[in-house]
Amino acid sequence: MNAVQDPVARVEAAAVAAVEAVGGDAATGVDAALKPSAKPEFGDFQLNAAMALAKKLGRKPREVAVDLAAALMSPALGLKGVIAEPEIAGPGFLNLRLEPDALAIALAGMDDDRLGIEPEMKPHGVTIDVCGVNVAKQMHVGHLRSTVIGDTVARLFERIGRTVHRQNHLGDWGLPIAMTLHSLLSRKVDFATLDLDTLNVAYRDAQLEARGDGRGLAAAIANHCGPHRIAELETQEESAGAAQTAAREALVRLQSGDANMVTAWKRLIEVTMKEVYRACDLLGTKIAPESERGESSFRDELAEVVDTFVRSELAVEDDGALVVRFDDRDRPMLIRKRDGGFLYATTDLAALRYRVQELDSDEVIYVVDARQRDHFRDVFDACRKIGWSTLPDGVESKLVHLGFGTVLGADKKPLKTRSGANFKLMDLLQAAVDRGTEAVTIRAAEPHAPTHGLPPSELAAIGRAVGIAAIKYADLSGDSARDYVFDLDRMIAFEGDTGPYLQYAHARLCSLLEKAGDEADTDASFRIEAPEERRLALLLLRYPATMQAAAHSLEASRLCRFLYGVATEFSSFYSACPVLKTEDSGIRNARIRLVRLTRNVLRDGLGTLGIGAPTRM
RNA sequence: GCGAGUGUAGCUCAAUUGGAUAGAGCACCGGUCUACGAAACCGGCGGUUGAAGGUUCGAGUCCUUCCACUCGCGCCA
Repeated sequence: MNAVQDPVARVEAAAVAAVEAVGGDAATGVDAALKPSAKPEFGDFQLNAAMALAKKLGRKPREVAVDLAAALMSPALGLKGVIAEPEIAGPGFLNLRLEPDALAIALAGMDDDRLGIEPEMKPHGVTIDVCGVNVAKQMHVGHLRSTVIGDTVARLFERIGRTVHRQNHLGDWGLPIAMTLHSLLSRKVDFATLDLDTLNVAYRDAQLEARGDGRGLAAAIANHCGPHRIAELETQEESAGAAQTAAREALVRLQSGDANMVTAWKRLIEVTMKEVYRACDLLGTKIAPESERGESSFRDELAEVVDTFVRSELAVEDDGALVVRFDDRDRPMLIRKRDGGFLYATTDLAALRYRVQELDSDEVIYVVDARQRDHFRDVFDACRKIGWSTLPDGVESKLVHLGFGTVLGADKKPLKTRSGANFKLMDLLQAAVDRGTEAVTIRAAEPHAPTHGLPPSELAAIGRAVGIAAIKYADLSGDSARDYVFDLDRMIAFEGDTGPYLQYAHARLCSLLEKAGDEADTDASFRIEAPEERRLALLLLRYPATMQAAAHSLEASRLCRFLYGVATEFSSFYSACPVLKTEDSGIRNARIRLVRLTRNVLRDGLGTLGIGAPTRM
């Protein structure tokens, strides 16, 4: 978009100039930005600077507003013909309205391949931690969030021209994995026919076996339980100890490269990831084997990481363990256990250094459960203290934990794998696809439906897109930080503020354009006359700014809200303004052009969210 | 105990980061198709923004004190 020609940019620049002219020195720090009007009757944009300026100048807000309006329309700024005479309202709001021609020019300005979004030229990339799966564990609904939100944030950055590295930090190392391996090997399970469900059971059993319930024992004694109960708990403690010893031995064999162990371990990863990629493919996320960089890939760096902290005197011994302390809080971060073993935080430090330095990122984003807030705060602060967050050219990498809320059960308690009532991610996706296919098939049976007569395979593909759209949009459209109660019916609803609603608007747009065919004049000028056209047009103009804001704030929900608005305004336009049935060919062609731009924005926006946009449904 | 997060319509969420009469969807009640696609549109019902103070032209948003719920807090990942 050319800043000289673009009418909105000209008004924005003029607003800044006018505020300076009226305020002089007092203008510094006063927000001269144009805001979209709260209501259509207030105009297109509002300038709220008069109130803030009046306070600093010690004048009446309405008087300042009058001066501001005069300054804005002074011949030097050349806004005559771009906006109508400003109206002053309330305490001193300046309501601005674009002239129809200016609006048409602004629309034409964004009607290009990039839809007005200029690529950001930055020398470094962005790394996004996504997915968060653990080897030998089934993906459950909690993984939906990290996978879908992470992938969409990645798409947002890609859309504004950034290089993005998706990183899947698999939990593929450590005691739990060794325990599972030991459990499988000792039961002589056939690794060739292994599936994830069997693996998951083995993982859970190994965990249960090894969990010593010391607290249970203490409580039993404190509560004067009978000797039988205490003996039972003591036995449990002992066998848990035995299981842990066995697991430790298994881990040692794995670490030392024991061929059988390594083969079995690789098979474990293979079986797990096959399922993970099935889910990722169905979800349409760009998460592939090249994103895989599990905890195990950093295992040889851990000793050196700890060493570096010790040498820099950032890590000190405490009760046998090595800890990093922070000035502003009591809680230290453990990076090495008393027995010499490393911890979660140690691996994360190694991974973070890799992501900033090797992947060359000026921003590293962790899309991980919000409950790990404190952990990431520690890791990030430690990373900054030791200087790993600074790039060779001196740029400080931004480290962000995009913590998403917990998925709760009907009892408002977090869904736990062990609760049994937990929903496997694949079951959820399948339910959505089934419902989508059912809805599409029913509609296709009606003779008038554009999908009537399509082969079942095509209807199934559309149904899949609809069902997945519902799931993804439901997860993306809210504030990601908030917990939500899992509700299958709500997640796969197709009406109202949902993914399929957006798809439906898109399909109607496509249908109009297909029917318009060759008769449409692609170079027709925009003509914005009806109120419905005006509302749609003004909203479309905000697409580039919305995209930038969504990417920079890591809020996919902003893009969702915007696209929902576009779909809604289009639907109103569609029922109020005939397009193909309009006699006047000038108006018809202008409307077709508006339809095309709307279709392009919706298609591009849905693509950025990672939601499919079928041309018929 | 310490730290963090969240409280908005019956339910699920907004509110352009301090702006105009707090808006949408679902649900409920009405009205629109022999069709530029009714997965839609138009209208109605629904609010002491957890509570009380404070800051100012102006507060859901900022400050203080409470209340409720959730999460985290040294050798798991």
